[in-house]
Amino acid sequence: MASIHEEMGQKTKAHIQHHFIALIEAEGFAHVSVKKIAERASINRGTFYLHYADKYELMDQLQRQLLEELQARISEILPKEALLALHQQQLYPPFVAIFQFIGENARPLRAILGDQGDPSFAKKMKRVFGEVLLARLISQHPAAQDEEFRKYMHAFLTSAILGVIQEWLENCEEQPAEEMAKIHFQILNFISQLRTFIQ
Amino acid sequence: MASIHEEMGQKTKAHIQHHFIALIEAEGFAHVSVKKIAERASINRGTFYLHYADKYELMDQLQRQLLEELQARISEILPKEALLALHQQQLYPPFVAIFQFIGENARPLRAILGDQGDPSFAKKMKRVFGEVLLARLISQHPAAQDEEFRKYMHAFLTSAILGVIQEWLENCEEQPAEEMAKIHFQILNFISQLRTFIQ
DNA sequence: CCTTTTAATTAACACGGTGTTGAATGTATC
DNA sequence: GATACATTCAACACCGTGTTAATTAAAAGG
Repeated sequence: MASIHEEMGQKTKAHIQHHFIALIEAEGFAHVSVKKIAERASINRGTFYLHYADKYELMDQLQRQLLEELQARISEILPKEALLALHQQQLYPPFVAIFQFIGENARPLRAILGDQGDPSFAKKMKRVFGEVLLARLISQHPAAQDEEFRKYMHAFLTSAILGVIQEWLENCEEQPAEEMAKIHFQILNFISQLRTFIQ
Repeated sequence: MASIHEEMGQKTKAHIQHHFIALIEAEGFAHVSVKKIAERASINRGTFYLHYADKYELMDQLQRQLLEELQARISEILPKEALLALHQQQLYPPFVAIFQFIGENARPLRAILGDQGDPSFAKKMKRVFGEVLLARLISQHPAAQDEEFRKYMHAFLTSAILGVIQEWLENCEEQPAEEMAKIHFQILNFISQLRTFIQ
């Protein structure tokens, strides 16, 4: 059977990924080299090339894993129930679950989304937010019929959500996921009161 | 006089910067090498090192120029007048001027803020937005007394603004700067009506 | 226990980019 | 023409890359 060998290979891959993340945290993705990864993971440099073509393919697989799991959790959200919870100022469990997932994967996410990470990943996360969540919400609003306007509205909200997550990731895990979900609700309430404040 | 020589040096530097931007657009910052820059700019590789320590220093100076000019234009904004204009649904000239500047420097900004750019630049731009503009606006609101909350509110809004700009930069200059400023106002109005829509 | 299969190691290779050097060449100023 | 500076050029040692071939290690099945 080949399954055992596959498991061995997977173990090595997980080992490589772990030290890869540590290296990005320490020096940034740009300055990570295959040589450094091999040294840090105590494997031969040749072994790395047995699993990945280069550091970019490694980064790609890492991102895929995170995005797939995130997408699965976002799919749990039902727009109507989410709006109801927001209106009633209650915490919506699938919403909290997303922050929990982000918290559990804080290290790799911080490394990839951070200052020395991969700029293309931010856009990929925005796309996940957008496709599953906002597209259904915004499109219902009468003012969002204008194609042009909706595009920028979309960019505004997805960027805002990601921005809050990035801020949370940087200040480490001082706040638990539930706290974070609450803050997100508060922000939405604050925003909707802005007009009242201005007048 | 050394001034002429300085001008010569500046001319070469501008020449290098120009082709550097073109290279980022074509291959992304990570894949840009000093050798490629020299070849593309038709200068000797040694000449590059006469002006910059490496490609990172070149990127740094480019970013500094853009951020300084942006900061100067943002400083022109008077919070009270801006809020008044927003309330009266009028275009606020200093606001339009910012979008004009961004439009004029679309190529370098797109290259640096884009998928293959420098992830740290996004944060630098958010800081410029935040320090000059939002800090004064948000801090006036009673709900923003909580330090923790204000931090995330800050992240939410600066990220949202930058997100709209990034979206604009990608879809090239189909929309003029004034159009863009209008759309931004529309978004703020839309946001403030969200609560009404939800209820 | 021995054979087969696959994973991992090792050393060597050519290649290409880096950053620095010293000497030479151009070029504008005084 | 002498001076000061920008630029060129060739050469240097260094380092990371991606690939190769030969070797060792480890687990699986007969």
